[in-house]
Amino acid sequence: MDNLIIEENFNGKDEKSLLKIKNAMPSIDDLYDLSEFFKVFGDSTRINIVSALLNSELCVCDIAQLLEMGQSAISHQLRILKSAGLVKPRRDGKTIYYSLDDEHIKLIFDLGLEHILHRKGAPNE
Amino acid sequence: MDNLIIEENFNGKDEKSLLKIKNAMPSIDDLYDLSEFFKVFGDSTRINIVSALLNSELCVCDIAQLLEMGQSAISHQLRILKSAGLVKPRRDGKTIYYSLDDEHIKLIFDLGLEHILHRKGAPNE
DNA sequence: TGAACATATGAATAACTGTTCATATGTTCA
DNA sequence: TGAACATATGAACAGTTATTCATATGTTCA
Repeated sequence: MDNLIIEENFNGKDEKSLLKIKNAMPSIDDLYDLSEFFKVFGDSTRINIVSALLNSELCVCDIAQLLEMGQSAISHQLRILKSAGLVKPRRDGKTIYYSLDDEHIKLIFDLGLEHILHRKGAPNE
Repeated sequence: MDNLIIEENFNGKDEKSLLKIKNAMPSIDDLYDLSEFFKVFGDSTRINIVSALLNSELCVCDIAQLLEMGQSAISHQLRILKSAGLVKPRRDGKTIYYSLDDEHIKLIFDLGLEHILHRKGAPNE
């Protein structure tokens, strides 16, 4: 079809085998969304926020005080977490409390933590 | 101790409660490592590579052909994946085959995929 | 040994991202 | 209503990152 950037293979698998693998993969769009989803976890501030919210809802100023960061920075990050579907807000008067939005979140967090702690015990390189 | 950037709380939880929450959280270092770990998943190219390797090992040029990207770009990303402990290389003559390094990886990948597919079915905003 | 191939790597660049600052929005209560 | 508080938001800046290009390293085989 198109041989624009595609580099030819002399060794490695033949084109038919590669096509088979490609067809078994999730769609380009889903993989993109997946990377965007993980990207949200891939920031120190945001993972701290998620960690803080694992056991209790918290308001913005509590999170800011907990992480010793400015209110604005936390608010910006909460917006990203919210639009990614990781947290949801609940208004109570002036205060807005945030909590985790999905039970998947804790599972993924714990699995990742388990991985890095396991790796820390026996580092590879 | 230090009241440099810390913003005072009038509403929200008292300092003792916040300290309790803080003590229940993983260490700063572990959370940083965790965010760095997730950051590796948070790139479209790398998540594509991981996805391609879920069922079979592949050499660099196979991956490049599969993703229709340059060999150099793939190689750079494989280095990141390798030093994060996600993939490991196996040399066979000129060719170097990469495969997933840890059974956690597939679990985390699948859990994330499940999340975004579930979310896609019933989007929140 | 040297040609051909597979992969790795360093430098450069363009695009992206997180924090800060200033300020706006929204709520409560006297 | 207006002061005080809680949160959100836009612009700007600094730091980071992914890709490309050129080239180096390492392997095979004639």
